[in-house]
Amino acid sequence: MLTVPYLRDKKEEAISRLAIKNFNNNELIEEILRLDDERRTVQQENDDTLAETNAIAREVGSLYKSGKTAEADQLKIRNAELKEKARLLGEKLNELKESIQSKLVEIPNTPHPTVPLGRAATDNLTVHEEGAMPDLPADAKPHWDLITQFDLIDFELGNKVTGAGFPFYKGKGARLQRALINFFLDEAVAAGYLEVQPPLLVNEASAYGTGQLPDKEAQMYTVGLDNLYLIPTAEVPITNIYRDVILQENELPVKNVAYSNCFRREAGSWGKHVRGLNRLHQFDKVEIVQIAQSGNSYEVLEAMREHVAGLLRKLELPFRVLKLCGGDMSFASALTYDFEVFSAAQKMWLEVSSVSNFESFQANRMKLRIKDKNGQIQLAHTLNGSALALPRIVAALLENNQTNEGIRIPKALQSYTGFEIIS
RNA sequence: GGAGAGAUGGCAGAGUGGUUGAAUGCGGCGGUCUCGAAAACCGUUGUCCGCUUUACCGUGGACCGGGGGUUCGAAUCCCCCUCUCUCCGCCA
Repeated sequence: MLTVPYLRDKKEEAISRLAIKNFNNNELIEEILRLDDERRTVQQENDDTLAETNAIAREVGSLYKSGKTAEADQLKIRNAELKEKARLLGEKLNELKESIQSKLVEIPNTPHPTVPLGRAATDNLTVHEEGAMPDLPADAKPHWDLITQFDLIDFELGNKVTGAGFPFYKGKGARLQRALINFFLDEAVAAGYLEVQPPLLVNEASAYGTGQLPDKEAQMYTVGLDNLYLIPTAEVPITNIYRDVILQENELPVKNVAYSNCFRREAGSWGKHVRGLNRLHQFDKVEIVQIAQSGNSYEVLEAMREHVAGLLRKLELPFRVLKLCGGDMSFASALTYDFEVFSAAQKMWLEVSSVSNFESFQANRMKLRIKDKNGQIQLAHTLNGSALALPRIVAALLENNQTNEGIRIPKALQSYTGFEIIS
C-alpha cells in the first residue's frame, strides 16, 4: 500500500499517476488525508493527557512516601478523570487508524512514469521480440493432442483422483517437469540467487503481507480447520520471510529463488480457451525474488528481465516482452514486464512469466525496511518474477518442437532429461 | 494426543508494582593507543507515532509475544489468545 506521507506530500503526483491505472477515486485520497489530520489532532490531545497522568502518578508516589496521603488522594481523583478521557481518545485514535488503513489498502500502487497508457491487454507495449518462429506443417498438433499421443500427461486420471486442473504427469512427461525445474533452479543459483524451499501453506498474516488478503481470498485454496492457505505462488512465503524485518544495507542484495507447486482456484476464469496446460489449478513454478533499495530497484528489474530472457533463449523458444499498460497491470505493481512464448500450433502467445517491481508497495504493508550506513531507515523495494512457470513452457516446447520422429528436446535441457527426443 | 515450562532490546540473559526503554555480557558503531592491526581502555547503541525543526538537535506518547483487566502507577498482578520448548505417546 501507499504511505500516508507520500499522499500528503505529493498528492497531485499520486492522483495523476493513479489515473494511468484508471484509478480515479480522488475522493478516497482526500478522505484519507482528512482522517489523518484528525488522527494527529486526537493523538496530540491523547499524548498530552497521558503525559499529565504520568506526571501525577509520579507525584502520588512521592506524596505517599512523605506521608501526605490527603494530597495524594486528591490527585488520584484527578487522574481517574484523565484516565477516562485518555481511554475515549485512545478508542477514537484506533478507530481513525483502522479507518485510514482500510481505505489505504483500496488504493493501487502508482505506476512508474514509463508505464504506457491503456485499458486492456491490447494496449500493452511490445518492447522486445526474439527467436525464430517455427515453420510447422499445416497439420501440426496442439499440445493436448501430443500429450495424448506420447502419453505424457493424464488429465482424465487427475479428474478422477482430484478434479479438473490437477493432472498426472507420467513417464517422459514427469521427467520433463523435473528437468525444467532443475534447469531453472540451477540457472538462478548460477546467477547468484539463494535457493530456498518454502512451505506450501501459509498463515493469514503472510497472505495479507503480499496482498492476497483481503480481496483475493477467493483465488486461494484454504485449509479451514487450521486456518491456512495453499500458496498461489512461492512469492508469498518467500517475500514473507522478510515481513517485519529491518535489513542492514550490507545484507543486500537479497536474491532468493524457490521452486514450488502453485495452487489457484481460478474461480470464474474457466473457459474453452484454457484447454490442456493453458490453465491449471495446480502447477509448478520457479520464482525469483529480490529485495533492493529504492535507488537501484529498476536496475535490478532489468537484470531480472535479462535472466528470464536468457532462460527462454536457452530453451530456443521464440518470445516477446511486453511492458504492461496501466489498465492491465496488477494492483500492487509499479512496472511489469510480461514474457510470452509463441505456441506455434495454437498460433497464440502464451504468458510464461511476469516480472515486476513493486517498489515500496508490498514493503510498506509488510514493514520491510532497510537501514543504511548512516542509520537511516527506509522502506525496501521488492521485486519478483517467474523464472519460469512450467505448464505453458511445456505446451510451447511440445508444439514448437514436434517433428515426424517425435518431439525434440532443446540442447540445454538434454542433460537434465536424459533423452533427446520424445517418441 | 497427554503433562509441564516459557515468550524481555541484533543475540545471550537479569529484572515480581514506583525516573526500568529496561542490569550485565556479546555483537555493532565512534574514539584513544598503533606505521597498521589485535588487545586494552573510554564513549555510544531499538522501533513507531506526534510536536518542533521540514537536516541536526530537542521534546511528548506508545512498545518487554498479541489483546483485555486491576492500580494513582505494571515488563512485574489477573483473564483470554497465539506461539515456542521439554518429557511421554504416535510417526515419514
